[in-house]
Amino acid sequence: MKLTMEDLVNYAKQYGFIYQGSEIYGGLANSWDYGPLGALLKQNVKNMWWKKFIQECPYNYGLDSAILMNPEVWVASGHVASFSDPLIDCKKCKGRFRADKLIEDATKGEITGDGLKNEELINLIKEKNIACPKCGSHDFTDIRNFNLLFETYQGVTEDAKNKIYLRGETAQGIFVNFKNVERSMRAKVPFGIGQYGKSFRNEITPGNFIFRTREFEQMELEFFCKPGTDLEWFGFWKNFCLDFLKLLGLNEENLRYRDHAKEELSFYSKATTDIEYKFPFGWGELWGIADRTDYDLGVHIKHANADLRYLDPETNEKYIPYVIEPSVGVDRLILAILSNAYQKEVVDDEERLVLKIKPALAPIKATILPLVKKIHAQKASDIYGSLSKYFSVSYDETGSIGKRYRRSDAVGTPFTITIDDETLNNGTVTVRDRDTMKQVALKIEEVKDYIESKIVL
RNA sequence: GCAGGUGUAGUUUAAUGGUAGAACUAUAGCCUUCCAAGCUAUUAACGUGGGUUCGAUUCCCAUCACCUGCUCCA
Repeated sequence: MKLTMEDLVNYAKQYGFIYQGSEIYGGLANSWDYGPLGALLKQNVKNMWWKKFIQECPYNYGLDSAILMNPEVWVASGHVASFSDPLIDCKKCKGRFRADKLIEDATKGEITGDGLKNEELINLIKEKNIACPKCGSHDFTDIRNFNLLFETYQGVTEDAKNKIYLRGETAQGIFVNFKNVERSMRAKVPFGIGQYGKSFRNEITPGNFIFRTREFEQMELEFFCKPGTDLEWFGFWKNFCLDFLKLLGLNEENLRYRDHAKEELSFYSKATTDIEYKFPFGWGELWGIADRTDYDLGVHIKHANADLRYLDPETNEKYIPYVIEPSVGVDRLILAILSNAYQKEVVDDEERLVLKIKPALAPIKATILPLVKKIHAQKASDIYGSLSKYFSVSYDETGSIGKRYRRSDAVGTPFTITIDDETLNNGTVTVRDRDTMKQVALKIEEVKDYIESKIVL
């Protein structure tokens, strides 16, 4: 069976993981909402990242910075400048060009489009009878300015002076707090600051379900180290991230590194490696690990006129730390986890839909099943009450016991707890494992520890 | 943004210029003491807006959304 994106979209909808955004209004392009189970899964993924990258990692600190920032941040970072290109399309061959470059190239540099308004650029193209370099036609669209950043306004009036941006990455919130964290946590380089949160990018072409959306969630670590040690740390984090993905249960054969070639590198980056995952639609970037050198702190030092240099306490030397940035999108990680875990198994000639997800990530850890509703429901609901204090459990008394097993398999619940006469007589329940389908009899009071021991990663 | 395709219950689908039939799912009841059993009942759909027409889910136009490809992704 080949899993398609359509299967995945339907599955996610049917079982309460992901719904189309604003669905009853006909939707909003590329917006998706996480349903009850999706929200739990997402929480688990983020918690796991936090646990491995912050809690268990002695170098790193957590942060939760604001989405709205002083717009100068984005001027300094280069986001405002690098994405105000005037773009123009050829209607014939669909080629896309920067209007100013088009004029420059066509006139062999005689006329530069720099600083001209869009109307002036359009007029020049008409005046000079500039043709499409690809197909030679003269049929262009209007010029559109393309900026990746979402704009909004702070304050009640839509005054241009109050124009601010929704953050295009969480990283800048970390850079502007570099000194704060260093001081208040008495942090010594090398150290990292990590956070997860929403970011917004006005992508030209989003798509592939939740793989690329305009609103998305990132988990980013900015790791500050001494210049010269950066490549070492770059390698360290590359391995660390890959190990993390394996720990989450992603199949190794669906993962690969892809190093960026020199000419592909961003202007600020010395080296970049993507960890790619083989999605149902093909290989796609999951995690970007970049050596950003001293670019980010450097531009903020200049632009904000703030001294963000680090004073090495041992050598008394001041330097701008280099930054290694492993940055991963939560939503595409969830897409990878779902497509990795979605399986149809044949058991005794019956097809079983089972989400083979790590118990630590499973939205629901256990579901409580009274074998016969009339007889066992009360006891079952007592057990539900006591276990729900510790982890998320669900309760299902509808339909045959087999049907209820299948329902819980389909959403990846690792354990089912069945309450029967034995439970009433001697206090034991049957705990059944999703993957092995093996059953064990446990005392009620042992169940919590048993499950907790299996959901730690 | 471009090109092509698709759009009927939650899902998969049938038929039709006279407002839709099913399967699975779901819910309730009967039955049932451990892997989608059975019986009964019930909820539930023509993406949206125009046009043509006496009448449109069906034909036409627009729009929205999704899929595939291209383009794009500091």
